Amino acid sequence: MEPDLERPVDEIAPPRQAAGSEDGATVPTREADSDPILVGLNPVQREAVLHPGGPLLILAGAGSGKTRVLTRRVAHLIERRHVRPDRILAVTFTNKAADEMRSRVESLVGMNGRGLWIGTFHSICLRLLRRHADRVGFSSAITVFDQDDQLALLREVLKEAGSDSEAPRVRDLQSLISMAKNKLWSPDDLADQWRHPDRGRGAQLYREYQSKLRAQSGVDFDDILVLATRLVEQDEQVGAHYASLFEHILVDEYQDTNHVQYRFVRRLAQTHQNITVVGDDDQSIYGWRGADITNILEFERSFPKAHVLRMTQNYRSTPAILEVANEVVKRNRSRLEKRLWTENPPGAPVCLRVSLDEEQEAQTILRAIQERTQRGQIRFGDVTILYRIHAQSRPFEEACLTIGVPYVIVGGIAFYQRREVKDFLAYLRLGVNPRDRVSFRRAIAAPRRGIGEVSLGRIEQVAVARHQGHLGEACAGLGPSDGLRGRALEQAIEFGQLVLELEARALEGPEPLIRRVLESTDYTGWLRESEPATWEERSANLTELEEGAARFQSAVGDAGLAAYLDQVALYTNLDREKIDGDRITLMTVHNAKGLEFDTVFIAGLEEGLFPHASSLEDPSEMEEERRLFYVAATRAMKELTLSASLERRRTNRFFGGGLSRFIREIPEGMLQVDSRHGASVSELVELAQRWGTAPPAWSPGGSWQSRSGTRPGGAGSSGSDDSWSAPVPAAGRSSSMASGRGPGRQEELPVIQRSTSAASLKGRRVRHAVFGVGKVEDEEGSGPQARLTISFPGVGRKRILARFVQPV
DNA sequence: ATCAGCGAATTTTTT
DNA sequence: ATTCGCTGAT
Repeated sequence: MEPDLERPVDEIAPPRQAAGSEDGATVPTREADSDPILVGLNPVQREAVLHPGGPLLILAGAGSGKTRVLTRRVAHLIERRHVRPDRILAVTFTNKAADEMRSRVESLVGMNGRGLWIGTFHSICLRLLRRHADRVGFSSAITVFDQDDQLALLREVLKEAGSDSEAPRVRDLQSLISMAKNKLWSPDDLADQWRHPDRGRGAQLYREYQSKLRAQSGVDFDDILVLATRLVEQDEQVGAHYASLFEHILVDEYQDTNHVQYRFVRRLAQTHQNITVVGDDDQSIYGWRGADITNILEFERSFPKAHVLRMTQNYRSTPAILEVANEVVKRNRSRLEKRLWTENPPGAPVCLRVSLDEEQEAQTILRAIQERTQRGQIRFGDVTILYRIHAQSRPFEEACLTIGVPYVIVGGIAFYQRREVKDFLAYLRLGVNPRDRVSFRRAIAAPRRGIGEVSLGRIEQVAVARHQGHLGEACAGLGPSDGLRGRALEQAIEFGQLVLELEARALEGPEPLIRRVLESTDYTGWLRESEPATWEERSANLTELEEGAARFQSAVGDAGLAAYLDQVALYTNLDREKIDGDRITLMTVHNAKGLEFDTVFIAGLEEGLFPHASSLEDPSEMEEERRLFYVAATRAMKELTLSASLERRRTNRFFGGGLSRFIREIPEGMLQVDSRHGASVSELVELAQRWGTAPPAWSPGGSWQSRSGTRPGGAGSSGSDDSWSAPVPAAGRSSSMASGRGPGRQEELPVIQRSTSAASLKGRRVRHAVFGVGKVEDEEGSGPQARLTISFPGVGRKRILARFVQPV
């Protein structure tokens, strides 16, 4: 499995064959114009590619060609400097980015790139863990627990800890544990170091979670990084091996790395110090996940002789787009001063559209897209609609269907997270790791086998007492004295035999086993009865799962079940989704990072939505929202449209946050307002000032938001790294552990004054800021949430929230 | 003991 | 819209 570990690395001769016909161009300079590796690069880019060695920080603004530089550098190392590809490690943030890089390197060096280590942190780390499982205290049966599995386990932990009204919510516990792991804290460390009244309890829950997880041979996403880092930092032999193996390390999106990831690459770069990182502090948008922006800000301190290059020329966007993006992001205080510039032609002005509600917003945008394509000005495939949260996708999806625009939604409910798919993966996981209790509980209940909580508990006891935790053996070997009777006993035994069979056949790979489970459980028949509405779609998903498994097997060969499960655990929908075909793309801004489109719409630019409500009170979170806007805007190559709705419906509540501050931060002259609503920018700004300063109607209550005032990087910490020091807002949010349910937040907020909202309006003339004066024809409901039907001369009939109009 | 059925509550972003 | 959790029927 690990041939390299045995031989001294230096002994491995570089089996280089002459690359191309260029003879000995080891010092590529003047030949650059004809050299495919250097052609078309500007001086800074070229310097980055040719950088001889030592730490290199490339500050690469949006659209400045960073992927290009990275891939060319890899190609250069292989072709000109004759570095063996398997001694180059390139780490990216998403699998998609990794695939992209691999194929671009391949197009430059062809088969000479074979053996390159390219992957996400998680996939690389998991690879190391599997190779050295024994050294980190695992048998080979490592099972990756995704977020759902993790939640299931945490619920168990909380339940066993007793139902205390002060108990943290599962999500809060989850982010607390994640925060701890990101700092490489054990439960004991948490108890010692976490400056929080509930640290003892938090530590105890963390400890229990961890022991349950380990008992099942499980690792969660954070563990993958933590354990791999511990492996290379603390296991002298393994650490030294990889540190000398990797002559060159390249890290993409460095601004999004967290502390653990930093420690991981720091160790691996220790021997050769040839580390190239590329990043842009303005595009750091994963602070909530523990990304530590100081990694990039302090790179020069971490790697003392670091060389720094700045790539500020943007090749992607028009000046108009860049200006808008810059106007917003430049208000951030903690950023490296920089200004992107471009030689691209001016292009169209950035557009602003304000709609009445989210349906109108979706329709206006889609009609605009439709028109433009019909005139042949754009292709669907060149368009994306970006939004802050997934929930915004629905009106767009509906509008696409009505108007007839082909679309693809990226992300959302990931394929591998669908219930039916997870059910099947649970069976497969048991085949690899029969101690996986979370999968066991899932699989044995799908289809229902008449085995409830009590029986499950007994089986688990039997497994521990008689079968070293092996749940399949436990089930198969159940006897009449184990507390299960009749049908439940029969079913459990049958289930156990199935698990044993899967285990025995694990090497056959996923596809035949999926089929086996399908037929032996009659899962589809069960679906048809229990889910008459959706069973067809769900079983289609299972067919797709089967096909995907078959593809995997033919692509990877006989890699077996474990490799397949790793792949599906770390490969999200995002990576699977191929953005091709002539369709528009709908996705969150986070999903759009690293992509570019001719035409971009940013939807839902309203206070409380974008910027999101959860960031309104925390300056550092607000800065992250601003960077998020920056990322969104800089996806656009030619055209950018900003869009907002005056109100939108969320679940059953109405929400009207007013125009996003980001829009208000852009000088009026830089925006062209869509004139069809007859409002000018200043009118809209006025609107925003009237409404936008008020908190959104559904501003979250204290129950699931931090209200304690603890804040990452806040004043509280004294000296050592013992409080919420790193920007780890995810954990900051968990403070409801201490504050309990905060005071009713909504009551504290200033009430939006609407003199009109209480009075009956029927028949009266009212003024609306966008539509002007109209007559009220009908009224539904009462109070500020009342909906009025108003007919506006020249506009038509509109249904509007009462609080948005004033009597004339 | 199990599970279907109902009402209530829940949504930021993801490897 | 979906999921969670409780309740009453089997």
